[in-house]
Amino acid sequence: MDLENALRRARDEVVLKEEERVDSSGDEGSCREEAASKVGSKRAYHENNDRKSSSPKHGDSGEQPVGVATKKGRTTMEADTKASSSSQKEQDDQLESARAEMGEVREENQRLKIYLDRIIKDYRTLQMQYYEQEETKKSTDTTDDHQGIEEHELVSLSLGRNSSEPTRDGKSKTSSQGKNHDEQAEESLSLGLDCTFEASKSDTNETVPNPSPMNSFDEPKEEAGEAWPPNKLLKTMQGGDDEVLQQNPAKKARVSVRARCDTPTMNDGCQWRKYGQKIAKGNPCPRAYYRCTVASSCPVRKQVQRCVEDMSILITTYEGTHNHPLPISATAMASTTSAAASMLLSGSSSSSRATGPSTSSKYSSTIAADLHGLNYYLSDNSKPKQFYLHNSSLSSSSPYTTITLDLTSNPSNTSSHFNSFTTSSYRPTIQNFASTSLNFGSSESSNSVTWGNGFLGTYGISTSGLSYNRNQLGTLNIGRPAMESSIYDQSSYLQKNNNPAAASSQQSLPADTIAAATKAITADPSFQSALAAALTSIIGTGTGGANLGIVNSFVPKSKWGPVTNSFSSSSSNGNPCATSYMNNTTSSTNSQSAASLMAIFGGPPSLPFSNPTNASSSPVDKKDHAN
DNA sequence: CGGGTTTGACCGGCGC
DNA sequence: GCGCCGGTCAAACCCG
Repeated sequence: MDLENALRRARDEVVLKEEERVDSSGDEGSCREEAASKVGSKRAYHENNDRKSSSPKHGDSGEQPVGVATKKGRTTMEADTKASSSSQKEQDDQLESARAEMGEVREENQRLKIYLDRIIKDYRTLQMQYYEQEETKKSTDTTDDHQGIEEHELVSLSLGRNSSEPTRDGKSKTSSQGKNHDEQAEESLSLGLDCTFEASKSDTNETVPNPSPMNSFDEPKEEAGEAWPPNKLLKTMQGGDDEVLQQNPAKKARVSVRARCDTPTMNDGCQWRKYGQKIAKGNPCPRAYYRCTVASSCPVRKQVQRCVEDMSILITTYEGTHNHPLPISATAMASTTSAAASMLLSGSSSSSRATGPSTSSKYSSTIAADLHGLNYYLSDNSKPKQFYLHNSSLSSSSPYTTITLDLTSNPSNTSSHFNSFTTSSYRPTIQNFASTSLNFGSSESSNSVTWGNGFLGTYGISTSGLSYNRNQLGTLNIGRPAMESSIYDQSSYLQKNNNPAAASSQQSLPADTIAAATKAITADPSFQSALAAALTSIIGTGTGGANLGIVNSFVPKSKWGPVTNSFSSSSSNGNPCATSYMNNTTSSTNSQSAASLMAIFGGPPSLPFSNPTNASSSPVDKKDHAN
């Protein structure tokens, strides 16, 4: 229910902001009443406000003007005592103007209230839909070995928050603190990467049956095992389960994330166990193989490798679909990749293969994402903006369809598209700073809106000519304070990346934008997924430590760090891709990028797992000390 | 001692 | 068929 809390806070802020404006326009007495009722219900405020506007002299009759009384207030008082005709008119004019102003403010407030209520309503609707789908799934699903964990996994899809406490008292914020792991699991989400990839992808069948990311929530189990692991592995992993394996492993989706990261891996919130490491051809940096260990049978793998061209760039490739609930902290990445992958599928089904020299894979479509958010571009024919896997982590004969989310801002490989965005027609949005804003925008949209402190990056999906164009979205930037890493009080990263842009003022949301976004979100499940990820990042953590407890509550009480260290061994072996190397070379030069990245993907100074306990025991720290 | 990591061996696919 | 290569396994090792 953090979304509701956040929205409520936003609404309250709007209300308070309006109060301030009204305050400045005079009417001291009513202002006092408002101040008294500020903490109370919003309705009380509006009653006061209505009273003010309907009888602006109400406060004058009973209240003496204080020294700081405004000009209007004084003139009103004077109007009551002295009555020269000229001053009377002037006062009347002022009164009228004051009334008009208050009326406008009131209207604006009502509008904002309506918008926020609408958002909340939509959120609840989505939540209900998710519940229903979960119920349906549970009724049809066969039992799996994570039943215990998933027993209470019903959680808001949209925002990755436990919806068991929909009250407005905000208790849910801290209710999860100190819970044990099972209880934490109740607040988990089940998100996947692949959506319907396996089912939809085949060499012979190009039709992609509606790659809805919701499927990643709906059918995590069935598809998951088919996604990636070879049959052999699956047999061992699933034991006696004679589940029919997918015969056609042809085209599977991979989501490759390029991100600046000075730590061995990005913290995506999941638990990973390293099961192998290889020196891949063409890259001196070892490629590490990780397996998701949140659930023993989870088929999700990830590969982590440094970019050969820029050691500060970490390339993480995800494959498979989680068949278990995910910690909230992991939903951001999971849903992001899910959305990206589903876009990939949409694109690959409707457009040609990659048009550029992306990976050498003949199947590769390249989707790039901008740093400071996730600006996905599908490498559509008409939009040659794309970013490439510089490190060919994929075999030339790879049957994988790969999406590349390029979260780097390295001009050498991204043509500084972050900056290009600020000036291009893609999004004329103010993007002074990297943050984890959400930007769902069509390429031609110009009605971007900033909701935040102005230090916005983008977390968006540019739908250049592909599947999302149909949504005709406006651009919605939902910003948040950029400095999540400020809570990593035990992380050296903090000092390196401490960012002053942490104020969390919130501004109003224009109606059309919200309406458009809401419409799009409800219309397209992929957006729901991506939005869930973004909002989880934004709202779930945007208020600084307010929600930290929830996030931290998801940290398993095991010794699991956010992610395991894959390059430490390389470090000890003198590999130039070692962690120590990265620390020395990148942390200071990419602080902003890294900060925003970490904010999005929860890098090792990552929010979700940065509680002191984990920080001190995390493998990263361990390795850092070792180094 | 349990769990995670390391690392050489192994396997399978692919190209020549 | 052979070699290359990516991916995985699993015993040894490490660490708290």
